[in-house]
Amino acid sequence: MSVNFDVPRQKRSDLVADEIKRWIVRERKRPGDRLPNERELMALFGVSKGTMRECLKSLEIQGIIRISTGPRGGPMIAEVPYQTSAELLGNYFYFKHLDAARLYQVRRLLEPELAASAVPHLDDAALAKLAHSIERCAVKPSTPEIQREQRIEELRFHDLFAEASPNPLLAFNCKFINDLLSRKVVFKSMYMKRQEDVRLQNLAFHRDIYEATVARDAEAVRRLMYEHMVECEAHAAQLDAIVETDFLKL
Amino acid sequence: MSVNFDVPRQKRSDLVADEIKRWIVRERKRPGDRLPNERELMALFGVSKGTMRECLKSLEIQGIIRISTGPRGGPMIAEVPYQTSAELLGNYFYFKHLDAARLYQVRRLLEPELAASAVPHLDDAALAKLAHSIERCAVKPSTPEIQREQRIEELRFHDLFAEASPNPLLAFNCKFINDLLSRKVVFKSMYMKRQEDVRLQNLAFHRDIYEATVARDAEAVRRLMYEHMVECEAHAAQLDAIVETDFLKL
DNA sequence: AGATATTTGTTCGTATGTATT
DNA sequence: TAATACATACGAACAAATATC
Repeated sequence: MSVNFDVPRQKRSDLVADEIKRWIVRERKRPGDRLPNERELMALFGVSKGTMRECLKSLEIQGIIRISTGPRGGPMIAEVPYQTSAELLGNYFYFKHLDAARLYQVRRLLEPELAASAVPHLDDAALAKLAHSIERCAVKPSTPEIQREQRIEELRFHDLFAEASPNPLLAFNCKFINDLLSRKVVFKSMYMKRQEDVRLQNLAFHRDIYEATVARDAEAVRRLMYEHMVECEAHAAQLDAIVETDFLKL
Repeated sequence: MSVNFDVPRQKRSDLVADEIKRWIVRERKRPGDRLPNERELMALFGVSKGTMRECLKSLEIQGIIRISTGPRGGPMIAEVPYQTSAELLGNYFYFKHLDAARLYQVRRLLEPELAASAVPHLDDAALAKLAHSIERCAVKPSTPEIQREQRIEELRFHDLFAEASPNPLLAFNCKFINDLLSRKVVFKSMYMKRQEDVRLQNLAFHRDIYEATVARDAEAVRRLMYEHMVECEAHAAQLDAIVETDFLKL
């Protein structure tokens, strides 16, 4: 467990961080396993405190470790949280033009597959959450604030399928798109009146999708979700022109 | 441009990093614009050198800034490179089970759309690269090493469509899947003989797709790419069972 | 090509904050 | 409460890299 510093083309802290990553892979470390503490790591890699701190900072930002203070503290292997990865990926799109039309170009392809694949895996608790989500969107909103919350709740309905999906790549992509859309919705609701007919249309689709899910009819869910996406895409264009993209983390 | 340290629930370096991100958004900073140098930032935020270095390290890992030494050096706003985001997202999937079947579940949905949407945007240079890629896969491989290179080149063929796509989200997803697949291919080629008929089948599809692209027939490209994916998916199962997922960066 | 100024990169020593026992 | 084991933060000095003259 030592690093060759003879040709330090990269920074020391980066070399050490890569070495620790390889160590995690090699030793088959799992989330919850602990790394040696700062002082021991300094000795192991022969670097100073400042360098090791930069190195640990790097791993922490990547979400690979979490650091806590106090006895039994120190760096610990972590499973990268969805939120962390979503924020990091959000940075990539900051300088790109990602309008609602392009989001929906991907979303309408993935959501039907996601929903269909999740159908066999939604347990009673998840079904109850779906029903609850529908309920919250079933009442006519009395304030703009409630309107906004309902719109977020509609996206949350879709997230529930993602969380039940057996395919982590499919799930991540759909949740990420929902995150981007939800930020657009938040901004939009500050400027535009929500059309009541859009709410009712979404509500009807969500109810149909829920019924087909309870019946475990995956193909019906796929078809309904596809129709739902086509309708959403139609009035998604209004989402843009107002909002700028922004860093996810705020 | 100052931070409230009274209730330091987060670490100072994280607070300062978030503040700098907000500053970048607020001031509409673009890639290439420069941040104040280390010394000035220390003074601006009233933190020590070590803390500011951790903060800059964080932004550098996220890909938001690049730092260089020497006169006219210092931290500079950067457009997050694809490679950086792909590595960071790769970390997310390290502890998840992402087999070839699940990769293809997404890939077969996205690649036809990607290719069709890229057709109008492929210029002569890109078409030449497509032709060149096909050529390199057209000869019977004489060594396992060449076999491996051909397989990577096949994935490169698809990347060329991604690079021409007007949809950055679609493009990122497809390239990322190709990256994950290419690592599986590398490992696989160490253990299994490549079937010659798979090479010939891929070659035939790539030629047809190329012809349809030259003819600017987006719908034909979409259909051919879909058939291509269905065939690939059929013999993709062999890819797994051997390779473990790994951190992307190595 | 070489010297120099500028800027980051690294180290050490020390002090403080925080959570566990 | 006190002792302990950690991370967190500061400051000064020195090393290394690089653009410019």
